[in-house]
Formats: sequence, structure tokens, C-alpha cells
Amino acid sequence: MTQLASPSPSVDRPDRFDRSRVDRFEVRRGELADAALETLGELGYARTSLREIAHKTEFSHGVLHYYFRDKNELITYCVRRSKEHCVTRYDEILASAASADDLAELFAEALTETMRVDTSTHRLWYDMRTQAMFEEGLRPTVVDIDRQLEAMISRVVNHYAVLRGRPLRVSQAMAYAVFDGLFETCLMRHIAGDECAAPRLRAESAQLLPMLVAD
Amino acid sequence: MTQLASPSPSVDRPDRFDRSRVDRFEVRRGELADAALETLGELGYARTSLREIAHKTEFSHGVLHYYFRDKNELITYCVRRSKEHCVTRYDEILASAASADDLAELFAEALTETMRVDTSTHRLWYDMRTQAMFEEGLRPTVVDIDRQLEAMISRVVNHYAVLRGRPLRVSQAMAYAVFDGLFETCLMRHIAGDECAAPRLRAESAQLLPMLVAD
DNA sequence: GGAATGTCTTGACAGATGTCAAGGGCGGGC
DNA sequence: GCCCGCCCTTGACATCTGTCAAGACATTCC
Repeated sequence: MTQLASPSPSVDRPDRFDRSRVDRFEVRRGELADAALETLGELGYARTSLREIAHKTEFSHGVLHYYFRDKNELITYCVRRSKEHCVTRYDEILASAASADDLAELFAEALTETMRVDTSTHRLWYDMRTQAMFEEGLRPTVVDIDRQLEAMISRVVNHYAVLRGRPLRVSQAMAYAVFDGLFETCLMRHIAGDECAAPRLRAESAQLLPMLVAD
Repeated sequence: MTQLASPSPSVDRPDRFDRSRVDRFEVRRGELADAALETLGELGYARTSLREIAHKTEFSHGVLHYYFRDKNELITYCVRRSKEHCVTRYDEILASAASADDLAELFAEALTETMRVDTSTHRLWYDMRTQAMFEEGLRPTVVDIDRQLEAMISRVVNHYAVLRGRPLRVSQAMAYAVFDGLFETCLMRHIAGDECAAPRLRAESAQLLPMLVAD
């Protein structure tokens, strides 16, 4: 897995040996990124302007160019930041699941919960992923995160197969693709106000997992 | 299924009893929409401007406001237009498939072919669908098309189950969701230049179909 | 205390965008 | 031959955008 925790530096930064300054710089960067994430989650990639982002902070719009080279660096940094916790979200479930059925239930529940709670984060991710189909510059970040998400789903599916004592019958990529399709579909309906989206995601993801292992 | 062939009229049009004028109006609308689709497929929803669209025609940018009320109507019209043939694409396969295995092969091949040939159209669709998560105004069109795509996949999957002589074990919505996930994933990789995307879609969609029916 | 450096604000720039009003030219109908 | 209505062009508008230079304020260090 490639490194993701610390997005690539690009703007001129304080001397790297001056710890406290570096820290303050990073902290402020993080604060601005969080404000940006709020706006991005509401408006999406295309409709979000730097002024709109700054408006959600106590600062003026110029400060963003002090902490980020340009809009692309800011947004890339934001999406990476928002996915940091996401890609290890189910690892504790793996450890705590006592049986295959147990794992399926816990996983389905966790999936549904994050759809409900982190709705805006997820739709921002799908937005950026789609934009990457048009804008080549976004692809490295998207491919990187995508790989980590695939790896995460793989861990779940593999562990499920082990607990079941049966081999998988799909590739890692395919397992990720079908779960992603299910999640995206339900997310869209959830956002559109469909009350059934969450229970459907819960039921159907729990149903999908057993289908991926041999009988 | 709701009607899709003739996108909703909104701009002031010629008197509807004057056939030849109406026809000419519709033809020109279609020509402009085709030009718009070319640009939209290249640049995506957000980056496409009306001037850019007009630049691909023999007309000036003002003409778009003569045939379409605003940008949203134009784009909605375009996406509906581009999906018209799409939603019945596999119906002839249903008629010609002699066996379940045959159907699976034909379907996988057709899916792969349209990914290769209609790449830009598909990515535009995913773009608009994602934008609809942020912009409520786009949702009616998206929901409408989505339902038709789901119905199309349903026809394929149901017919496969009949040919196999076994019941389906997933809902229509779920069948659509997993195929859509597979397709979208492969489309992204295909666009990113991954040579394996097409063969993978072919193999994995043929593999996915049998998994949806009981053994 | 003063200089230097880090942090942030202000204001402006150049360009792009959706929209629309005004008008030109052309063809068909009287 | 003239007029009217359709089709399209032109040019302008207000607004929004990313970017950046210049400078103000604060903090740190000698």
C-alpha cells in the first residue's frame, strides 16, 4: 500500500527542522482543509470556490494561497484527508467477528452506518472519482485511494471466506466493484430522500457477501 | 416505464399544428444537442460552456438560447437523447440467445463493446448522475433514466434465470447495482488507459450473471 | 527595542460564464 | 413589391472565478 497519511508537500513551507513552526503550519492546513471539506461536501467539486471555502473560516480568501499552491492541491489534500480513516474503518470488525455470519452482519451494519453519517464525504469521493475520468491530473490521487478501498474490501471478503472455510470465487477487484456499486446506488437514493436506502444497503450487502464465496 | 423519447418542452416553440415548422425546429434542436454531446463527452458537465458547444457548430453562441431555455434544459435534453438507444440495447440479444450460457456470453460481449465504443457517453452519464447528488434539479431526469437502465438489466437477468430454469436470488435493484458497479469500475480503468479493463469486464460480467441465480 | 520573519488581509487583475436585448437578413404570404 | 415573422448574430451585462502582488499586523529572536 502506498503512503497516504501525509499528502505531498508543494507549497513553500517552514524549515523542516523547526518543529513547532512546522506543526503550527500543519495544524492550520488541517483546519482550512476541514472547512474546505464542509463546503466541498455540500456543493461538490465544481461548484466550490475558494472564496466560499474561506467564508466558512475566520480568515479571508487569500489565506488559502498561503497554505496551498492552488485549488487542485487543496482539493486533493482534502479528499486524501477525508479518506484517511475510511480505509481502515472495518479492520476492527475483522478482529471482533466471531463467525462468518457475525462478520456479515457487522460489516453490513458498519457500511450502512457510514452511509448515513458520512454522507457528504462519500458523495464528494464519488464526485472526485468521476471528475478524474475527465481530468487526468486527478487520477493519481483517485487511483491511490481506490486501491486502498479495494484492499480494505478485500480484507473483509477474505476474512469472511476464511471463517466460512471456503474459497472465494471472485477476484479482489470484482469484490470491490460490486460492493462499490451497491454502496453508490444506495447512497444516491439515500441522498434523494429514499427512506428505504439504508435498510436496503444493510440487507443487500449482508446478502452479497455469501454470494462471493463458493458453496 | 416513463416516457423518455421526447424530452419535455420548455422553450417557446412554433405552433404545434404547423408540422413542417415543428419538424425543422426539432431537427435543429437535435443537431445542436449532438454537438453539445460531443463537447460534454469530452469535458464533462462542469467544464462545458455554451460558447464551447456553439464553437463545434456552424452557429454562434446565442442560438442555444433560442432552442433551449437555459443550460440545464440543454444538458438534460442531451443526456436523455444519448440514453435513448442505450436502454434497449440488449433487447435483441434476449431474442437471439439460444441458451443461458449463450446469453451470458452475448451480454458480456455487448457490455464490453459499448464501453469501448461509447466511452464518452457513459462517462457523461456517470458525471450527470453524480452531479445529481448535489443538484436537486437534475434528479428527476437521473432517476428516470436510472429506472430504465435497471429495467433493462432486469430483463437480461430475468431471461437468464428463465433459460437456466432457476429462480433469481437477488432483487432487480441489486442486480442493477452490482452490474453498474462492475461497469463503472472497468470504464474508469479503461479511460485511464488500462488495457485489461475490457477483457476484465467481459470475463467478470459473464461470471457475475450466474452468481445471481440459485444453484 | 528593533529587525526579521511568519501570518494574514486587501484589492486588483484577467478571463470566463450564463443570460438576454437589439437588430439584421431572409423567405413566404398578401 | 412590401411587410411580417422566423432564425440567427452581435455585443453587452453582471457576476464569478483563480491567482497574486503589496502591504499590514503579529511574533520571535538578537
